[in-house]
Amino acid sequence: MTPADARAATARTAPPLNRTQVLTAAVALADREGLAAVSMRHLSAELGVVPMALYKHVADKDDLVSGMIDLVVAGYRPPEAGLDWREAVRQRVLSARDALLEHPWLRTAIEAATRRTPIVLGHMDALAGEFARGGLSYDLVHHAMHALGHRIWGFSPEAFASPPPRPGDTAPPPPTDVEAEAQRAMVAAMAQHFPHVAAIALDSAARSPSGACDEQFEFEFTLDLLLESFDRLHAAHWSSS
Amino acid sequence: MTPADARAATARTAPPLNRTQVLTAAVALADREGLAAVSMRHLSAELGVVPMALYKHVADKDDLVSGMIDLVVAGYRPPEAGLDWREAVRQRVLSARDALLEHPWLRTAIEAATRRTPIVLGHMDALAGEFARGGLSYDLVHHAMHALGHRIWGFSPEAFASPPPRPGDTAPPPPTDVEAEAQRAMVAAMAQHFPHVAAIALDSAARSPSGACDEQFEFEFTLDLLLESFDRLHAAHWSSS
DNA sequence: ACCTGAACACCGTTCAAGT
DNA sequence: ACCTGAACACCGTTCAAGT
Repeated sequence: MTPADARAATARTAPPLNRTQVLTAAVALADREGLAAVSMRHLSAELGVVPMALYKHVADKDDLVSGMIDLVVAGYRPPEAGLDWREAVRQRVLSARDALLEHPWLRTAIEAATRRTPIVLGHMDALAGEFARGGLSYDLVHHAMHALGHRIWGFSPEAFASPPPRPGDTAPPPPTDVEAEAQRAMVAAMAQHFPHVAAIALDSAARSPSGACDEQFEFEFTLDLLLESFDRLHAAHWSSS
Repeated sequence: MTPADARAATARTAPPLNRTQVLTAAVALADREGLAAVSMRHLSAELGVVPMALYKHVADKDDLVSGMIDLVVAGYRPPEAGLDWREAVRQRVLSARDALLEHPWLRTAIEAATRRTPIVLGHMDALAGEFARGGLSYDLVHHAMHALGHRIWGFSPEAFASPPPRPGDTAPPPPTDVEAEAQRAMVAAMAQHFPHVAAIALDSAARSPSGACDEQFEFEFTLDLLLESFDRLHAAHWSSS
C-alpha cells in the first residue's frame, strides 16, 4: 500500500495528524524496531503519509527525538509525599529506570540528545529539589547530580557491561560443535590476556546461577553507595560558602 | 582536485595505503571537523582515494570507529610503578581524561561503540588490576567499575552539563540588544520554573568568576568521592564470598 | 492548515572489473 | 594486492505547488 493509497482509504474519516500522534508512533516504532529504524521516511510511511508531511508537526529530526524523550520522561512517577530525601531520590531514579526498561532505545537517545527541553529540565529540577529539601547545600547538590550522572535517567554508564541487544537483531543460531570449541578457546584466551576481567566474570557467575551480572542489583547497589556518600558529606556539615 | 587527479599526482611515489594511515587520518579528521564528518566518502576523498578503497583496510564503518577509539586508548599512559591502588586508579583515569580533552569526539564514539576490542578490554583489565592488587575482592572491584562508569574513559556522564560545542559549529554572533533582553527574560523564567537548577547555576557562578562550572574540578571531586567510597567498603572487610 | 512531488546533496555497501 | 566504477537502497531537507 503506497502512502497515497493509505491516505485515500482514510481521507474522509481520519482527522489530520498532530504532534502527539507523530511522537507516539515514533516511540512505538523505536520500541518495536530500535532507534535506528526511526527515520523521517520510515516513520512517515508507517503513518500513511509522505515524508515532508511530518515537518508540519516536528521542526526536524532532532526535534522528533527530543519529543520522543519528552514523552517518556513526562511519564516518570513522582515519589509519594513526605519521604526522606534519600528515599525520594531513590524512587525518582528507580521510576526513571522502569521507563528505560520499557524503552531500551531511550539510553542511546538521551546520550545523543543535544537539546535541553523544559520537560527534561523539569526532571533535573525535581531531583535537585529533593536534595535541597533534604537540607543539602546547592554546592553539594551540584556534586551529587554529577556523581549520579546518567543514573538520573535510569541507567548507569555502560562502560563495563556489554552492549544491550537491539530489537532489530535476529537471535544468533545455536553454536555448532566447532563454534562451541572455538568459544571455549576464546574464554581461555580471555582469562590469559585479561585476567582481572575474567576473574570478575567468574566471581559474578559464581554469585548468580544465571551466570550473567545481575544488572538490577548492580544498579541499586551503586545508587545506594552514592546516596550514602552524599549523606555522609551532608552530615559532615559540608558548607555552602 | 578529484581522487583520480590526486592519485595520478602521487602514483609513482606514494606507497599503498595501510590501516594505520586510514585510522590516523580519520582521527585527524574527527579532531578537525567532528565525528559526524567522518564518513567513508569524506574520509576517502581526503586520502585521495575512492570510497571503496577503504574497505581493504577496514571491515566497515563500525570497524573504522573502533579503530579510531583503539588508536587513542592505546595512548593512555600507565601510572608510575609502586603507587597506592587509589593513586594508580586516579592516574589511569586522569590520563584517559587527558586523551579525551584532546579528542572531543571520543565521548560520543565510545558511547555509541558496539564492539569490545582487545585494546579496550586491556584498559578495563588494567584498571580492574589496580583495584585487585590493592587487595579488593573481585566482587567489590566489579561494583567499583560500575560506579566509576564512563569515568573509566575519562569523562563523567553528561546528564547535568550542557552538551559540548562541536568543531563544525560556527561561533554564534554577538547578541543584539533585543536578544540580550530576551535572554534576561529567559533567565528569569528559568529561575521561576526550575528554581533548583537556577540555584545551582547561581551558586556555581558565585564560586568561580568565569561563571561556568569548573569541569575539571568537578570531575576530580567526584572521582575522589568514589575512590573514598571504595576504600571505605574495603576497610569494612567487604568479603568476597 | 495540512499534505504532496520532485529534487538536492548526501550516506554505507554490493559486485564485477581493472592494474 | 590494491584500487576503481557503477549501481543499489537508503538518508534529511529545500522549495514550490496542490487542496
